[in-house]
Amino acid sequence: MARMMGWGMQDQEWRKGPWTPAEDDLLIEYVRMHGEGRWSSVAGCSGLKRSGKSCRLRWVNYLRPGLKKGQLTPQEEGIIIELHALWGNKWSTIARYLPGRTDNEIKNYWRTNFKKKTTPSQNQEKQKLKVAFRRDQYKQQVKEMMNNNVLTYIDDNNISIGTMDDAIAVKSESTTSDQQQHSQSLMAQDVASWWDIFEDGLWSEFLWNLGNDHPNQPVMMEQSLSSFETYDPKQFISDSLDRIASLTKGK
DNA sequence: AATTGCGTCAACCGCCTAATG
DNA sequence: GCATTAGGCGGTTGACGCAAT
Repeated sequence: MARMMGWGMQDQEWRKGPWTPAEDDLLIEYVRMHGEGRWSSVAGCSGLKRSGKSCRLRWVNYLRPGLKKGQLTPQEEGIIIELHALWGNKWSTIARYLPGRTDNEIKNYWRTNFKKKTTPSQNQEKQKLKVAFRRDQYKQQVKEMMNNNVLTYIDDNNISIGTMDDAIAVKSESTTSDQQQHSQSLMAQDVASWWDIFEDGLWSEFLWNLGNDHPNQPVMMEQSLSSFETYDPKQFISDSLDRIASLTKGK
């Protein structure tokens, strides 16, 4: 029985299932001509027999430029786990702090790694072990980066490699709030690692002191409670950059 | 070689909210 | 204020590939 799907066409007329390369080409061409948005008009303009919802999802999760392919890096995993401890299943919110990664990807990562027949406390232990292992791996890489005083950062929408001073300069020169947010969120991946080393796990401890009663809620040490209540991720990243900059002065 | 079990991930579904008329 | 539409979000499904048996 046909029913309206909310995006302007009866569901029996839409194609479903995996996208073909030809369909991808049509969608890419549509976005090139008309820009993102107005997904419900894709079918009319391009001849694609896909719902607006399907088109949007395909674009956002697979075709959109700038998407990263391949396995998540240790620092991305760390950010996901730490932010999940703060916000729970707010996948799209978490994804904003991982440029090039989609909410769907993050959701899949979480389900794959941490949602399998384990009790909350087992789950918590598993998270800790996994992150500890990956961090040990990554610390070695970061130490090498530190020896060269090198990190990655956003420079005029390009990913660049340079010194901490370069990154700080780019951050302060970013003109729009979008640019600043983008720059900061990417640098957050480095910050997470740098912070770990410089502060000997203060940030991680703050987030990873999870409780058994409420496994998704961080349990704050008394002295951390006030800072948690006023926690702002953007501010945290900005402050961290400033702090790291001061720590690396004269290095 | 065939079957089974399992992990991964693209895609779908239903619900919600904001915008618009 | 209400109905409709577009877009976004989180939960779930199912096809596929690979490893184990």
